[in-house]
Amino acid sequence: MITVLEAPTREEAAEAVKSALSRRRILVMVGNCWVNYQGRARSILNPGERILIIKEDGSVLVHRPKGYEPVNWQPPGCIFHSGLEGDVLFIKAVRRKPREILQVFFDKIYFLAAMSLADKGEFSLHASEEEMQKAIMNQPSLIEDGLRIIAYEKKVEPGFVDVYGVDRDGRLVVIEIKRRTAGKEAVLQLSRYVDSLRGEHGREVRGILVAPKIARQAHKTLITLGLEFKRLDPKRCAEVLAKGRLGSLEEYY
Amino acid sequence: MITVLEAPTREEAAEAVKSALSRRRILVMVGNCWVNYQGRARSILNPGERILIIKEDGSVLVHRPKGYEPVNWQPPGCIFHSGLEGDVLFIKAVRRKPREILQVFFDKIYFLAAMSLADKGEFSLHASEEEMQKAIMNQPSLIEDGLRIIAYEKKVEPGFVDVYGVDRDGRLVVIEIKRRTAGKEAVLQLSRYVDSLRGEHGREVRGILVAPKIARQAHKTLITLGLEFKRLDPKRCAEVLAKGRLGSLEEYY
DNA sequence: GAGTGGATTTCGCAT
DNA sequence: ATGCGAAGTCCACTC
Repeated sequence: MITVLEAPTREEAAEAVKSALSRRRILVMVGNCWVNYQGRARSILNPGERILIIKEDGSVLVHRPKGYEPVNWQPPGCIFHSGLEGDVLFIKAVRRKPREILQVFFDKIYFLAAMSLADKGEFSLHASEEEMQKAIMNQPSLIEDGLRIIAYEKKVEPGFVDVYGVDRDGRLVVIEIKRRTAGKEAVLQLSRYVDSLRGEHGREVRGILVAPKIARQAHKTLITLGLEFKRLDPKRCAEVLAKGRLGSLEEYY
Repeated sequence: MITVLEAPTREEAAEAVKSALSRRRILVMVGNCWVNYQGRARSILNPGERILIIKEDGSVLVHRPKGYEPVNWQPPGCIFHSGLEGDVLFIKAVRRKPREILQVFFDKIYFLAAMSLADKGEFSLHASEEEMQKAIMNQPSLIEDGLRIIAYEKKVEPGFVDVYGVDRDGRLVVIEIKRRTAGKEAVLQLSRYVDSLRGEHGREVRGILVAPKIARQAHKTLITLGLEFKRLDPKRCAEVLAKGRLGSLEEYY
């Protein structure tokens, strides 16, 4: 299932690379290389020891010995060319739309592995903004008592409002949700929505920013603009959802 | 320099992992695993065959056979615990601030490599937004004839203006630069800057959005708000800079 | 340390 | 296909 070559010659490596790419196997390679990229931007990476990964879907990663992010990459869907050019093994990954070219050149290959991996395991992620929205729909009292939800993702002029409702006194309420510290941007976005709805309805509209935290300066702006902030943790929302019998937004209607 | 184990036993693998982590070597591992993450959010990844990479700086990547992005990860600076728990090899990566825990469990290890890589190669990236700004400073006629640049990144109320100048008729000009298709967000940002400066100076202010392209709806908003759009490619800017003798913004003043 | 904006962002969803 | 906003975004830089 896995073919491993330790310290292969360039010829052996070239052969293994060609074979792996044509059979759409995953390729992991370690060696001394340099990299050129040209597309939306351009970059040059001078020689050094790195890890190259090419996946079966045609995505490419070049990883340096440090850092979470690849130094160079190519998203899925690349077409590959490879071979020997003198003493150098080159791999060229071409992407259409946008047109981008990544070229990797190896002069030393310490190690090469080609493999097919079977991965059907489900992945589930919790505590996203969508989950916060669901929780509020499910239990509007998370924001305040007497709040009734009218719509979610309502279209208003500048874009979409996360949640839209009426408070106990019959005033319109616009809710903007952020799953982490809300900044200036979120405040201004909410402000736009509120302004737009005020113009549209001509009656009082409250804007509530819902987030686990708000930046100090953003809070000042918020107050100036006559908006409100309601603290709410994604974790708390996850708990509400876990206890509620309502699983999805779709079921709500 | 590289230690490779093909199809090691769990005991051998556990030993190699412990050794690699303690000696801060890079670890590349392929096998059947499942993953839990808990921190800013929570996630569960059910069993499947994946590639695990742990770098010398304590960053972690779990890659599925497809996709450019890791399914789970941990940024640099993690502290590790590993060992055998029954028939399972576990690796636990803990990050402080924010507190996050990633746990990977292997029941089959197909392959394991531990290594130290030397990488001093310089990385250079071209055609960023900053380069577009430089090009405009260098050659304001890229925007329009008669434009004089007064300042860049001038502080105005909502934030920073990219470039700030005076046109041939003496009107203030605010320029917002985007290196790719400008969206609604860029238009609104520019609008805020223009409004702010109008209030401050009380005289006519032009707002120009500079980008290779503008979204259709964003363009409508732009027109409504009385702003302007000027098409400009990052590539074109790169050419201008290549020909110009001006290397950096600092030299401009 | 918090706040702000960019990214070769990528990704997914809705138009 | 295009547009738009979220992301466990990460990262770098400023205040």
